[in-house]
Amino acid sequence: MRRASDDLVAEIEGRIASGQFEHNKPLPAERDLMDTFGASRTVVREAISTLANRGLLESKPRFRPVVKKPDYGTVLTATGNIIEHLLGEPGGVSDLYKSREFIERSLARHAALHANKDDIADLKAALAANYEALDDTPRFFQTDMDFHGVLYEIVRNPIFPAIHKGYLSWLSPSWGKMNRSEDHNLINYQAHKKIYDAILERDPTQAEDALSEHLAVAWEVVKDTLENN
Amino acid sequence: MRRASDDLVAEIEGRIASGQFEHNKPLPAERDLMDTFGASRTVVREAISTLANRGLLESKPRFRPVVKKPDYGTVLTATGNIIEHLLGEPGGVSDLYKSREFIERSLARHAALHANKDDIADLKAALAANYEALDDTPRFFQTDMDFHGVLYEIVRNPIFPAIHKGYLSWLSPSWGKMNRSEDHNLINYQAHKKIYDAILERDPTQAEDALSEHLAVAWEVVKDTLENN
DNA sequence: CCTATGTTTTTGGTCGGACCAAAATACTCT
DNA sequence: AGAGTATTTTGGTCCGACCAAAAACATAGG
Repeated sequence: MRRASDDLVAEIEGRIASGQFEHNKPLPAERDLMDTFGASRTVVREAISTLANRGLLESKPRFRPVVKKPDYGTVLTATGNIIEHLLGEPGGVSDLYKSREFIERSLARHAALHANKDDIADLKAALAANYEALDDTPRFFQTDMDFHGVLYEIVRNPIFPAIHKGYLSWLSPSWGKMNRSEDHNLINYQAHKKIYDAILERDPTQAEDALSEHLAVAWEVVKDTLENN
Repeated sequence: MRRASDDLVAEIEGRIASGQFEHNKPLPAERDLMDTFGASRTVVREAISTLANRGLLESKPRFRPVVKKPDYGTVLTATGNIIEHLLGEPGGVSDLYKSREFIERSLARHAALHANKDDIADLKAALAANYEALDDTPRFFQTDMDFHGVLYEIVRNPIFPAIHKGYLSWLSPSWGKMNRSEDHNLINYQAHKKIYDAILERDPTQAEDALSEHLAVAWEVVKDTLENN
């Protein structure tokens, strides 16, 4: 058996996909939708709620829901809530962190093998920005993330940057509690440089190991912070 | 500003996390929840709908919603709808498939380096089941997936088996349209054997390459199928 | 005592109408 | 034309009602 709102959901999904409801434009008013689709307000609201949870609509209370054509980023934000639950479980943060380590190791290896001139230039720029921010911890944090982000770009698959954003948003709450200092910045910068050098020298194993160690060291710090909180 | 249902959602989330609403047990009736939380049915239903979309409740029409404590599998099913949208876009299936190839390559390498006796035994068993099913295409398909599944187990991180399930559920619609025959089964079996042998010989590069080629070959078949449909 | 069948109650899905406060719009007056 | 005000529209919430399916109960038959 199907719910009446399911039909409406499909209908609206279709109109979003076909562009009849345009990206970033507000959805028609609920009472108009009732009229258009011959449905009761209950059903209309239910459909809107479902679509909002799916990430196809962005609905702030009291405002017209805004149409959002989904991308890989949408997937991540839609899963955010569940992930947060899982992070609360024992080992949750660890599992997620370890998965990140696994992926980034592979990305580093891939970069060492396949990065082209532009990729190298991007890495170099990210590293330089990193260096510039050594004495400005908040900015260093940003450039740190950016450096890692370049690795996710190099595979040229839109899924990976989305994964990176996911890791950042999910892990940064734990991350944020971490002690940070200019000493740490320097350690991290040096680790980044090591990764960069390995990629430059086209040494996949070295790149992998450098990244692995980099994240492992950072993990020790995060772990201590987690246990003391 | 916050909606009334948001409070209820948080309240119920809490009771699920604390076990007050037990895993796999039905939620109390809507009218009881109204009573318990002093909310109108509208708000209660909205909260239920939200939680269902989040994956914390499993709600079939006309049946009491069943409480589901989230795991990594929940994340995948919750994202299913959005992913389907993205697969409809040009390059969607390709991007997803390529990401799978990337991950599995890395898993194969990891297995070659770190698989223990039990892992090897599991792989061997999966390969044998594979062989047994050579002349039974549907069953071969199953054992094929299982063989790949073992690779996702070896990293000993619950996130990876969930990812595997995700790939299967998202890609199998395209996959299902693919031509299948005992000839293909044999090719795939031989590819699996090559991967297994490489892992057995602790040759990460060989394992990686074997897996990469295996999926690349399969991709050609899938791609042709997609283009002709 | 247990199973099978029929009856009553409960429950989820849907509808329509109503009210409020905030947002959007129309309309002043300067 | 711009600023400030009145009006309409709109999303959020509540209520009560009805239906059909599910669940619970009761009853008859073995």
